[in-house]
Amino acid sequence: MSKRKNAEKYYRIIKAATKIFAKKGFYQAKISEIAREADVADGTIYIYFENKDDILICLFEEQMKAVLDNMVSEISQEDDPAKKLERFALAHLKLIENNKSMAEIIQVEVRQSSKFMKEYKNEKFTQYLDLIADIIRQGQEKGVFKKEVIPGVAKRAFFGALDEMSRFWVLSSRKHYDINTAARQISEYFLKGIAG
Amino acid sequence: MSKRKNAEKYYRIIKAATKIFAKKGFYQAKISEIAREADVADGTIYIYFENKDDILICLFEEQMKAVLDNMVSEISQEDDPAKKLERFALAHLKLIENNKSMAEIIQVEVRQSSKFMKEYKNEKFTQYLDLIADIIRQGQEKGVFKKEVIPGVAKRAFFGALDEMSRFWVLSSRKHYDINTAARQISEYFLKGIAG
DNA sequence: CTCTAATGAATGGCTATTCATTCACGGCAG
DNA sequence: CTGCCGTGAATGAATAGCCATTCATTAGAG
Repeated sequence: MSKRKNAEKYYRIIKAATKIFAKKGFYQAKISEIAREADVADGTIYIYFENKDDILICLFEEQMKAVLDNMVSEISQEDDPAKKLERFALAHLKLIENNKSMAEIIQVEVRQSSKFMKEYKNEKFTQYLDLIADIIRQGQEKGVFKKEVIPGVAKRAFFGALDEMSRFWVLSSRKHYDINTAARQISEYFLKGIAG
Repeated sequence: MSKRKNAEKYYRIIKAATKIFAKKGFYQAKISEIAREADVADGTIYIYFENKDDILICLFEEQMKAVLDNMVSEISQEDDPAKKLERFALAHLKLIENNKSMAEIIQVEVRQSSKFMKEYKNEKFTQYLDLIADIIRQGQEKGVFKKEVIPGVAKRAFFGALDEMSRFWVLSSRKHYDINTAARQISEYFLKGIAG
């Protein structure tokens, strides 16, 4: 409802919050700072959001919607499950690279216990992980992936590998490995293994 | 210095803080709660620790020291690099299982931006990751792992896979997969790949 | 007695949130 | 055309509650 007021301002606040949360962390970020960054009054924020937590939740939902759509369209461009995984890896890392602030928030803040990931059931994130599980199941049906692989475990292993790589990028200022190299390495390990 | 006062009390506070931080999260946890849990007065905590942040740092350092030692001894019991990795995976997941509270703090709190992982250079964690890199290098020297694998990327991929699996366990109450199965699956993917 | 550890009530600083007030705009009557 | 309202958005100073940290005081060991 309140969101209807002025969409431009709503997004301006989201954008400002993304920046401040990423820089200071959720609890260190002051509403007044976000307000200043968004160039609105402190009170204005409460016209668009219920409270500080709500800003974080909206911000996350808003971004995940875009991320999810983007990834769906990315992987639909490949037919081969192995290729799909490789593309997932590359797209994921690129996304992180192009949205450092957002990535930092997801990496660090949204994993904050109580409010997020625990009482707040994170459906969008689950859906994102399930894109991987689906690819794996397809591969198994086509007979190109081992049947003993458990999609529920493998999806986490694959995502975790990518995620740890991005944490490294996000938290350390300089980037040590080329994004294409990293994506190829990771999907290669996952598909063929490091032994041989 | 202050730690010399009464080691038993020091550890009692660490233990209490571990429990409270895990339950409420760092910022939500009150000193008075930790004090109550440790059965000391609020002020007593400031005899043993500089401030709230210091509790978290000490707690982390203290635990990582133990974790690191334990893992070193675990992997030294195998000779084959592939077996070492498998043992790493199992030991890591077991550790998480046996120290849910600690795991939760590492998972969620220690990744908090500013104070931790950024200005506080986390040496112990780096060393932990480097155990994996060393195993991989050994394997490459022995000719059992592919030479094109980049240890710096692979260590993160492997750790990330395990870590995501534990996040799942830590954050969801019920555990879906057996720990041995998960450890075997993950090291299997990493060594042989899912394709085939 | 002395000296140190322990206590916990009081302090002080901080900031999320509120709300009385201002402002801007568009419709409407005269 | 003009001036007057009514409405709801925006403002930001003031509030209110929280909680880390301090420190004057007490307790206890030797």
